[in-house]
Amino acid sequence: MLALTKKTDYALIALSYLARCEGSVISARELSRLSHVPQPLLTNILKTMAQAGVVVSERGSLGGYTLAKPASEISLYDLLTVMEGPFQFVQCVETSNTSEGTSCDLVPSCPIRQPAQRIHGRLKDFLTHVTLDELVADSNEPARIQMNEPAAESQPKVRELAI
Amino acid sequence: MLALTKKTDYALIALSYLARCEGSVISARELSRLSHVPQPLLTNILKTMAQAGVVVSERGSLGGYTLAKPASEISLYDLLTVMEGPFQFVQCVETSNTSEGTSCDLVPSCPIRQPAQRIHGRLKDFLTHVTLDELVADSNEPARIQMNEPAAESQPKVRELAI
DNA sequence: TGATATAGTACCGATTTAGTGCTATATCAT
DNA sequence: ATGATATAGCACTAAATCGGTACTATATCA
Repeated sequence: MLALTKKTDYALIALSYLARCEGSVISARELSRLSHVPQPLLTNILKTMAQAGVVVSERGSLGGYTLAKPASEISLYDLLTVMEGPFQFVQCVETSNTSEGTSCDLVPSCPIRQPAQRIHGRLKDFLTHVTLDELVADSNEPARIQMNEPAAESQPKVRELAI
Repeated sequence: MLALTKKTDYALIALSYLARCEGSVISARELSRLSHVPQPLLTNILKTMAQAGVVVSERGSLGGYTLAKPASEISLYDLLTVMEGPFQFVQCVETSNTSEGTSCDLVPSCPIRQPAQRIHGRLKDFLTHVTLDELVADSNEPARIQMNEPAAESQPKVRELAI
């Protein structure tokens, strides 16, 4: 587990089409046809993303959606929080909403709080640096970030950002 | 979101106590008292972990649980799969169970399949290299893996494994 | 003015999660 | 032996979340 929800998956797919045709307006109907995601569902997803400013919508008979930013500036972290709410790998992270508290009632005695927060932070960094253009690239070369493949240990390769 | 379940959280906490007292046998009752996790629930979690071979159980009036392996060999990835089932960041990963298929019915036309799998793999690597001893260490220095802190860019520091 | 598009919201069935309970069995101490 | 205390293995339930649908309102173009 630890899965993205299907909605987030579908959102990624839709965004990838928009990124592929960056600049042109594509309707929900068309995106549904391309992605094979049921139109009413995809419509809702697009509405959510429009509301959050990930995509820009245009109404009317020639309307549709466009990326609100270049694909390189839309991160998986952004999309995740838009579609699924605040990122919270562990319970005890502050929800940044003032006075929200922490939702985990055993914080005061929790023995793994600090290390858990650190891991949370690393994961957030990772998600922040995965951008839409990496998801559009079909090539085997990741767009910006490079990680070791489990098997291949022979990589004297330059990394732009090693997460 | 993209959160660990509470059960996984609780499992981590319990494991951290076992790691802290590596070698000694601790009962579910005692672990519950230490962690403030309700005993019946923690008991179930421990049973799951025992079944999966993460901890070793001993029955009888002096029974309890011990780590099955050194803390450095128990990864977050292991624990996650034990507590929540197969890791599946995106729908389209093969579930490794032969002939299981892929559970995502729009694979044939999915435009982000390859990149998504790559990200899945990197995340899996990350989780694999986060080990229990890192969660036990209270120090600010992660045990083995080092990632850049978001703000601090000035790190000519040696990394054992940069994920 | 009609066709086509998005906006907003409400709703529901299915699944997952969190947590409890019960019975059986193993071990130790007396 | 036997009682106390421990885990093993189920089965079960309430609550939350997820996936998906539907309906009404509004904007734009031809």
